Amino acid sequence: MYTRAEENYLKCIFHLEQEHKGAVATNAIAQMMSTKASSATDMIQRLADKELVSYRRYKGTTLTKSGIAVAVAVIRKHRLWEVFLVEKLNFQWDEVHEIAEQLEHIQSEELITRLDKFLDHPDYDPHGDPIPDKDGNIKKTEKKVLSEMSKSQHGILVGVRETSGEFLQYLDKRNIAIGTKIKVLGKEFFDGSMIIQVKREQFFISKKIAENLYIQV
Amino acid sequence: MYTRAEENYLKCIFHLEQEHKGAVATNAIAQMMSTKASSATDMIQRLADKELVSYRRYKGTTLTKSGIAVAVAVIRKHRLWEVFLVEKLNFQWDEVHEIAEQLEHIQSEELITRLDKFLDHPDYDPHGDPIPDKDGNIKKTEKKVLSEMSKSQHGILVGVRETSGEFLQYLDKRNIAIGTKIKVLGKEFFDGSMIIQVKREQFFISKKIAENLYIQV
DNA sequence: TACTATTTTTAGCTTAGTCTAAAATAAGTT
DNA sequence: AACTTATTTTAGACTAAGCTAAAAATAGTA
Ligand SMILES: [Mn+2]
Ligand SMILES: [Mn+2]
Ligand SMILES: [Mn+2]
Ligand SMILES: [Mn+2]
Repeated sequence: MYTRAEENYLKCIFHLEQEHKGAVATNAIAQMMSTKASSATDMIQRLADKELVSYRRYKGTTLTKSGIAVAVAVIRKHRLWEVFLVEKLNFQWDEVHEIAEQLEHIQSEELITRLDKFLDHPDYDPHGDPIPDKDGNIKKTEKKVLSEMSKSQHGILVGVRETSGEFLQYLDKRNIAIGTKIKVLGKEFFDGSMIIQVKREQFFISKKIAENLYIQV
Repeated sequence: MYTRAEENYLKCIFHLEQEHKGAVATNAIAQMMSTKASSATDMIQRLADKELVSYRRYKGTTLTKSGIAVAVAVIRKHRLWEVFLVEKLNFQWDEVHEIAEQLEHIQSEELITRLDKFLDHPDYDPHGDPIPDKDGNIKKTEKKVLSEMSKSQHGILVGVRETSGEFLQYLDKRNIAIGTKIKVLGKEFFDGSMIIQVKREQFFISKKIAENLYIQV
């Protein structure tokens, strides 16, 4: 099928396209892939040859139908493996990303079908991200970023934007997890910082933290 | 650490060294790796540079201490994953080899430690092969090849040499599995074929089959 | 508009791993 | 011992994927 590098690039382009809606800049891809723009251009051109992306020099890149299919299949595998690692092997949610990054490239339809069944067809991964189904459909959930909520609004945490270890450990330390109820007690206009209520406790959080928490109201 | 190709070559050399006791011929490696002798030579020389094998031109290859360590670690991972696939995901024993061939290269100490625990520290893989422990020790079991047994001797099947789908399916069809009791009812000197008793049934088997069944008497 | 800065692409080089064809060595046979 | 065959190694070429440095295109600004 496709190489590890091709799969990783396609996944990366998919995520960037979701975020910014529209053609993705070569630099953005290079940055997310931790590589140089020249390397990214090179790979983009190969992906274009294989009709996995459509690409016009200097104008940016978008995934084609088949590019999306590959990307979504990899994302499905990644998230299913993350569920396995947390649910079955008792990893913490901040420890699974690196390993899933490798496992997502294992080639076997049957393996994923059986893994999905073994895990009882989970809908979300440990970070609250939806798991695409076999046909690539992704459940769209209504959610907003905590930083966009206003005083006295409340909701439950349904996902995180960042998945770095540091960020997830920050949340662990404050007992904030997927499913936790969060209420905005105060919001500072100057820097976007907030005071929030989590269970019986109140915390001060910076705008940067608030921007990385997805809330369902 | 090491590349996929390096790991596969080391594993291959390990198996060949076990079988024939002594330096391994370049052609044997090339054949087992399904590649050309020139490619094998190339890789052997790279492995020698890294002191994973000791190699003298035209004389053959043997693993060094550190080469053995790498090979055994990969074999441990391969066999643990095979147990997972059969025990947890309900694969048949003839379906797991290909997938384990990929999974064995996932890099994470912690993952294997936890997988081993999750599987309740199995001693053998689905084909009866021993699983090396964390320190690389392999349990040596007393076993002989069925073809070397004589009339009226009996024992139980503890392993298979071949692990190809065709061979394992042949055994399935005759209800021969790890743990099955087998008795030699007759043996033909001319071609080494045998009549064996398995449960209530008797079978004719060729020498080639008998050579691939390991029996504990 | 013209100049400058940023982004993107091209050109050329590197490494891992493969191949074919040819050369070198070892083994087998009169 | 000399010749023939088989095995192994070398030489040279290829692809995927990366890099640096230079060129080209685009965007921003005076
Ligand atoms: Mn990956
Ligand atoms: Mn995730
Ligand atoms: Mn392998
Ligand atoms: Mn096995």
